[in-house]
Amino acid sequence: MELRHLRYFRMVATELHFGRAAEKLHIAQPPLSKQIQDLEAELGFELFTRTKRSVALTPAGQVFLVEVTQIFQKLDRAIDLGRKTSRGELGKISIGFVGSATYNILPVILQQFRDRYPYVQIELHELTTDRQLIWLREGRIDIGLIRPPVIDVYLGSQVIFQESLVVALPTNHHLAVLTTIELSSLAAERFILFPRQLAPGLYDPIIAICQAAGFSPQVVQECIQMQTIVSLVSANMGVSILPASIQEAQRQGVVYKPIRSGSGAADKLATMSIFWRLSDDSPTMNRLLELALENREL
Amino acid sequence: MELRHLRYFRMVATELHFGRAAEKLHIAQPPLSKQIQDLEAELGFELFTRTKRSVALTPAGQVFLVEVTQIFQKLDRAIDLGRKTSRGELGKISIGFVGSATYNILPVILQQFRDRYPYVQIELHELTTDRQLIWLREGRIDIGLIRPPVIDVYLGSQVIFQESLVVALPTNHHLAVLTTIELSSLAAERFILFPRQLAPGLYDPIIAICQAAGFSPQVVQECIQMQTIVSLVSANMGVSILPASIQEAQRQGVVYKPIRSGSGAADKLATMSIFWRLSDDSPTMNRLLELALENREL
DNA sequence: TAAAAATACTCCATAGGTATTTTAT
DNA sequence: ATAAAATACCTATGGAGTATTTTTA
Repeated sequence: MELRHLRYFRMVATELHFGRAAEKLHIAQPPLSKQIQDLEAELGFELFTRTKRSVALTPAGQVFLVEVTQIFQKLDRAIDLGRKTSRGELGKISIGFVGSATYNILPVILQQFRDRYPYVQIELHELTTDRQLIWLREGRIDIGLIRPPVIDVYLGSQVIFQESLVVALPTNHHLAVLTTIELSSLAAERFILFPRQLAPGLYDPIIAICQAAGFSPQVVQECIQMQTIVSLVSANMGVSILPASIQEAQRQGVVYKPIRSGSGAADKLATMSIFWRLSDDSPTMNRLLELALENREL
Repeated sequence: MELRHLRYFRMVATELHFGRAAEKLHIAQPPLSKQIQDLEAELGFELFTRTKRSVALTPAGQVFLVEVTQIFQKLDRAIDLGRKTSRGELGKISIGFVGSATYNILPVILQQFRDRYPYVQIELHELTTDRQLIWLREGRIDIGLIRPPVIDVYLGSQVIFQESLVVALPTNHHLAVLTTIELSSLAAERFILFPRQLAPGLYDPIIAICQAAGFSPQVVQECIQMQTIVSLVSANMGVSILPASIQEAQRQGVVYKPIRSGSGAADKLATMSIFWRLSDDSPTMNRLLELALENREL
């Protein structure tokens, strides 16, 4: 049995006239009669009662017609679903991100992706840099938002966001009255930072600009969450250096101050990159990647 | 697109190897490659990612595979439904019957039909003789259980049940002590019968045997329902002559007595026939007809 | 008698086969 | 070097066309 048989059957069933049906199918009447006969022989039951002068569906033919119609609808749907999936308009994507991405690039990308591809299911995982790399390789996530540098030959990456660093001070700190902070003036301060291994891409530049300003920061506390660092600063436990986008989440007891330009060159040092498997060419991943690159802020 | 393409696609999708898939399909590898290429061209999207050494489904291919598998399941089901319908194992049948059929042949037929064809939907309509004939012609019922004679060239009929007539008497009637009743002894009684036009096939034989016994019954009351006649007899309103199967529904205050053989020849006078449209050759109707004829009681 | 489906046959498009090439491991 | 898909080309099955017959309303 082939779809041809079913297409012909449907036409004869709607026309109830072999001649007209053949005409609409752009074939001659005898081959149509033959094909219907072949179909009936294969099915093992009669589809039509022919009386040389009139054609009618048998009860079995009526039942079969309903089913066949649904089959063609289902086939159309299958083609449409496949086409949409191939264009990345349908499917699933898993995105990993470091916590600090929630203050800048991530909301922008998610909003736009949802608008453009409303039928793609998005799965979000807040993960540390090292976990993201593992999950990416294992295929548990398709996209990672990580602060470089990262070296992995199986992964592709592109910088999508760069921002300056700012100093976070308790409101009552003696430097809080200034509009910009000279980095060297923080030499004697107690610092609250991330553990280096969880976010080397953010930790290392901070240490580097301090070194350039002539001191090594004294780290008194390490916190996994950026919000916790802010809390501790507000509690007068020390000061911190954070990406500028942390200012999106204002908090009582803390003020953020730009670092005086030139003092250690703190401009655009906090970098966010998008990572993906080079072997992955799935449409949804490619659509998200395209969108992320369109929204680059460097 | 033909089912061939979909069958081939399914095999390649499960084997993920053109050579092995071709082998299982009993065709050579090159034509298989060609057919899949043709399918992809028609669909407008890639089903597989081939790297000369390995074959994998694209996301679109995965989605399409799920749908195609369901299509084949639906096709199998369509064939099965058609086959069952052609055998009369599936479908619908509408049966009309006169009230008096509920005491004899109808329960037997329904029971057996339900057992044999459990998936056929049965629709029952208690209708008078004339309404059944109209509904039969209009196709609102497929089978009628009617007491003949009926003349209609578009309908076929077969006698399926014949029974004797009995006399229904109030328990305190002076003839109720006898085991059989001589019909002529009822000449002076008040009779309760059906209206003739609603059941001529039952009314006319009753009048006929009374005439043969030498009298014309005095009808004092006409009732549409047989149960109502029995009620009135029990209430001493008169006597009646009814089909023997009324005894199935025993009732206080009424006794049934056979008519003395030879006295007007009352044997097997109440006849039930099955009627159908001659133009109807639907499998369910034929199955029910077969079954009714198997259960003939003459 | 005419309309419509079925038969009988003929032809050619294309599914499928064979031989070979290409390419990635 | 080898396995596996693609390409090139050939063969033949069967789908479709034409002419004709059969049937019944």
